[in-house]
Amino acid sequence: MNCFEDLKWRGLVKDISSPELEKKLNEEKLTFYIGTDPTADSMHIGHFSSFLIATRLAKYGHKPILLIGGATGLIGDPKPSLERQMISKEDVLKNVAGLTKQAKEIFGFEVVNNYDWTKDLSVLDFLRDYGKYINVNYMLDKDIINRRLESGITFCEFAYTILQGMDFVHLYKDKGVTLQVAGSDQWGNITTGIELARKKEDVELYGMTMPLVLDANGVKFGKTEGNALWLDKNKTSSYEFYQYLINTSDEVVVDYLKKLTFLNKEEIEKIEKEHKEKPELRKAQEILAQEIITFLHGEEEYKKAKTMSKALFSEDITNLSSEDILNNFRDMEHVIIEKEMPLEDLLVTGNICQSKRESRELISGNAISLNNKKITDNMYLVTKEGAIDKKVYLIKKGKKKYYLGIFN
RNA sequence: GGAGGGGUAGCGAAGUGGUCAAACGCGGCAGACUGUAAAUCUGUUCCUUCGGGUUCUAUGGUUCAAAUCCAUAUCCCUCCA
Repeated sequence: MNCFEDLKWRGLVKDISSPELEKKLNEEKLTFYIGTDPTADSMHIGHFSSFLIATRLAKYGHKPILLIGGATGLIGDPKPSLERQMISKEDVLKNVAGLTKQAKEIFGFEVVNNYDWTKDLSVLDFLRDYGKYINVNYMLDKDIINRRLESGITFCEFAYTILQGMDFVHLYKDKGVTLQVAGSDQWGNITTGIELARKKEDVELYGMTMPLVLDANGVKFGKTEGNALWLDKNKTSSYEFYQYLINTSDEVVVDYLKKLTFLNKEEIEKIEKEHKEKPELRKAQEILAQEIITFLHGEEEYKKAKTMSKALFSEDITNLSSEDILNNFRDMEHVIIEKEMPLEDLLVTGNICQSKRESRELISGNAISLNNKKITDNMYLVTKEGAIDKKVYLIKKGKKKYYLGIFN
């Protein structure tokens, strides 16, 4: 299987700017870039799913450059319905540093920052050197802008696409970049760059987008319980990652294996077959978790996450000593219990619940267990005596969320 | 600059003086079922010392009573210049 066929088979090709790209990907070694704006100080799993294509292309001999948008992040690309809240310059700087470090660690590619070539550009030069090449009518036709005409869009965000187009042209001149890859929502910005390059440099650049990775309900991959899954393992533990992945629904797990792992066609088809026969074993989900966590955090972390999950979900934890628990579940969110108190208060102090009302709702609704025992009395006193080795409580909220309560 | 229309909970959206802590939908959380799945069904979704307290862009005002009426500010949309 050649490069393009491989990408196609995995469902990673949505749009390509020209049919020639297929041949180029198969026969030439291209330098390409993929970018992200620094909206947070760590990448999340959405970045992972799209940046992985860079690693994939690199395996076929193409040269990846990761762009962190220190300049474009100051503007913000138009979201579907709302104007973005601007991020302060200090935050952008901080985020750029975080992402750059992470991108190098996880993906190991060259990282560039578009602030470097944008910061000294004057408004007049911007308008003359770039603005003159792009027709407003052309911009209005772009979906990313068009869908905002109803709700309103400021000039700031309107101009974003040109900034991104400038990056493409700059990287072409500076680094010989001829291809930009991105998620499908970036199509409009990619084509602006291609247009600029054609007009300004008289050269044909290429763009390719991949579909957003969605779950069975059409929700973006990685959206869970309101918290993002961060790639920084200090922000999201390997255990949390494992839990997210092991719960992948049957309908999409094979698709995820294709898109998010480096397993080849034969391997995936074999897993698919087994998975269809015995979905309840969740073998495919297990492999997915293994592949992704190993790639991101390393094998040690994967094993830890797996051991921890196994202990929590398929073994009787009441046999464990407090030491075992503290060792195995070190990454788990925990509450330091300063003094004995009713359960409803503990849940609030530990940030397990937002309010006492919620705390009571959960307790009386059978949703809270202490050391695997359901507690339904709001005023149940959490005492030292009741703790494992007079030290630790394993607090379970709902079916899957665990917290440690540790006596001081 | 002018004319008009708007700003309601995480989001969308009803409500146009008291029966409003605010319908409904989505989302979130939880329960049942299960495979730590999906689908489905059920409950719940401002805070509370359970007396009550604080909400409908903001600040003042009218009224026994305001999300609802008035004034000013502010932000957004549409059209005109």
